Amino acid sequence: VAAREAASTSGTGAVEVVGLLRAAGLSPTAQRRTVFEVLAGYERPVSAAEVHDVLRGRGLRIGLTTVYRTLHALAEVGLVHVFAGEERRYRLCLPAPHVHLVCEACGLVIEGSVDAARRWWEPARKEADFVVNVEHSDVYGTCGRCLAGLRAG
Amino acid sequence: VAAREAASTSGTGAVEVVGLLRAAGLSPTAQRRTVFEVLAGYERPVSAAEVHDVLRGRGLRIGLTTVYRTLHALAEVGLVHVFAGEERRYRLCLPAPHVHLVCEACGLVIEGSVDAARRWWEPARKEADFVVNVEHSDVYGTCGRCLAGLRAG
DNA sequence: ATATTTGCAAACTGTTTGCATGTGT
DNA sequence: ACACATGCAAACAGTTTGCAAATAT
Repeated sequence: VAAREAASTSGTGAVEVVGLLRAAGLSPTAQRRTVFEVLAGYERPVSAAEVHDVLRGRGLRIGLTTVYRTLHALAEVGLVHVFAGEERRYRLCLPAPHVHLVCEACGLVIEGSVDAARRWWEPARKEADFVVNVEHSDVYGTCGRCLAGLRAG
Repeated sequence: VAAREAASTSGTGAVEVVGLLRAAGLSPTAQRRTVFEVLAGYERPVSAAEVHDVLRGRGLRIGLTTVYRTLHALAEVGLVHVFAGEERRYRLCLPAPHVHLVCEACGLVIEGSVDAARRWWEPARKEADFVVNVEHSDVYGTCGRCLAGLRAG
């Protein structure tokens, strides 16, 4: 969320993005900054093609290859999380460890505390003799907002 | 597991495989039966290419296309579970709902009880206002056998 | 006989790589 | 100048589809 705020629409966002990229060992080129900013504009994971389309739509000249390379670089330093699926999707996240709760209805990703998740899965150790890797286990379900919507609508 | 037993090496396996395929609305051709039997021989999810290679290795004439089509058909009736990743992998499973616990060390998949899993994730409802879809949330970690091995070796 | 299943080749999708060009410092 | 970043085109891997030949009922 720190990363997301860094790119928020407020005027100072841009300079923080530059700082984050620098800290990640990446020179803050226009392409990298805008890829980052597009990600920051979404609550849900987006595909490389989506990022590319958005940027081309804005008139920026950027290759799909560069989008992929930037995404990889950001993932490597822990600034984005990669969601496996038919098509890979990417989303900014905290550099600190956390669980991902993914809403199947609206795509929203909640970053939950690792401690809480560890507690959830503690019983699995005895019940199934299995120790869960919290950071690798994305959890799918429905977020509160969508539940409310489903009940109402 | 019922499905796995049906294809076990005991002599009577074959007839049960035929029954399962029939029940699934698939005519039990040689290709389909052998795809099923290959799956039954693994504790871990295997890729379409792996299944294909094994069967070709046995001398059976079968196209990769047929492997894919059979895998899809079995998945559709709930006899196999598809694991997302760089490459998709397939594994026989119970037709009844369950959670999948996937060992990242050895690939073993444990089919856990939905009730237990629901209990694990009950706290998530209050803590994060999120209701988990147990069947869609594959859990990654380390199985007891591998934990023991890691401690020992 | 008729509908279904199969294999091959070709298409397709998402992703990665080689390399020459361009850019920043 | 120099290392690094970029774009394009081509390669690539996994998967899907069109279609004619083979098979099952």
